[in-house]
Amino acid sequence: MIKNLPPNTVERLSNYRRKLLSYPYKEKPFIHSHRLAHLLKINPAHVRRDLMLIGFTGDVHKGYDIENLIVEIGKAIDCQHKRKVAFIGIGDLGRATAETFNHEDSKLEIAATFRLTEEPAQQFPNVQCYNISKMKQIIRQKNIDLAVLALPNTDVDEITKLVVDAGVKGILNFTSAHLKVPEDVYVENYDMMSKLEKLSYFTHA
Amino acid sequence: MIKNLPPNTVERLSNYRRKLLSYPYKEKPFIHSHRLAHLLKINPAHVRRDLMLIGFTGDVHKGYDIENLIVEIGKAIDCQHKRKVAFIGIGDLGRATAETFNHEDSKLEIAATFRLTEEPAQQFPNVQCYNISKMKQIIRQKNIDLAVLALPNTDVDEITKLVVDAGVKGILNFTSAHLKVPEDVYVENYDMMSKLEKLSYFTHA
DNA sequence: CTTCAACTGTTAACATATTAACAATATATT
DNA sequence: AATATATTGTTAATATGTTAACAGTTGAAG
Repeated sequence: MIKNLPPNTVERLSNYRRKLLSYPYKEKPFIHSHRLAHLLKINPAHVRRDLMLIGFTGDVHKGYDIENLIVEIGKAIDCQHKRKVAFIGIGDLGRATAETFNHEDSKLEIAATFRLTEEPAQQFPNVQCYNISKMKQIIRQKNIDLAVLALPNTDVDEITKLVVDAGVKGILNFTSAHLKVPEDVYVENYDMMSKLEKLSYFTHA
Repeated sequence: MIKNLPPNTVERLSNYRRKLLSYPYKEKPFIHSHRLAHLLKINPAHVRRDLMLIGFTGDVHKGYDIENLIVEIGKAIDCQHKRKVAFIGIGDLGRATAETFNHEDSKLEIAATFRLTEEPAQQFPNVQCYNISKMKQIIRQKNIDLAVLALPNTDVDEITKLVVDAGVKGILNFTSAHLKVPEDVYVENYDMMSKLEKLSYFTHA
């Protein structure tokens, strides 16, 4: 793991890897910066700069060795051990993102899901769904590191507290609430409504 | 509508408004920058700077007049007319975000949803759900401006083309594909997987 | 064997975003 | 009436992010 990478670089590296994993690199083992950039709709300089930051070098003529690059991105951004993710308030968002979630391609693993409502249900293969009342206990037991919060905006504070107390250090927040967390908990907010209003602003006729 | 606001300012203004709308401003009609900042977990200077950019001024002692501020944010970031949004590939993400979507508080309006699968279904009150085959026609007919793309990653290119050809100018992209769109179409990407990997990186033990 | 072309690695320039700092102001307090 | 206090509006400083530019390199073409 390479320390002090800029946040946006980390995010792009993750994207490079995912894109490359679905690239036919068995037949075409090399890729140029401009080609990868084109696939991701970004600037070629960006690609080169990001790879420079993780010390990965390519061949002046052939470009970057894809299989190697995938490995090196892993060394740069993945933790050694698998990291466990909990989906909290699953049900809707969960299924929508289930295809996206790829165990093989990353060190992330869905370890549990939690339901607010009474009836527990199986939503991912091999992942158990618990009632929210068991959350704190299960998170501790399973050593879960990350949480995806996809709740209605009621009880967010209360649930956040439980999650943080149980030891979760990173939260992906799909609620429109602004979470109260200690300094050392990293929150990534996503509020669809403000993204839409931003879209509206920047596309006005 | 105030031109040339920075993207992040637009997004924050949207957040200020939403937060203020749920604030008891009938009883407490004024708010200080640090109070609003605290509610949103941001820096007070940010609030003041953003409001400066839209020319809104507060009272040195009382702070900002909330009801006024809500109106002025609207003048700064809303279009005059209602903007219509289509959800494409609804079903899962749709319900998860349905509570978030607030017609009253913004100029946005869900005008249609589209299903990839055969059976159409009613998911939002007063919003019809169409089969994807009718998409282009309906988007044109209803003058839809914005689209939320929440599909599995198959057929994304094809569907994007339909959406763009029909005249949509802004796309909120929840797929992990990188959309091929003309210059004048604004795309806002959200890829959960790379956000999670970013979380993982920044919270490593 | 020389020239050409294309790409990488890197730096420098530029753009955007965030935050600290503080003068100006206005109320409350003594 | 003078002082203290707290807040705004604004500027300046800093940090982060993006992109242009180009020297250096290496294979291919003539």
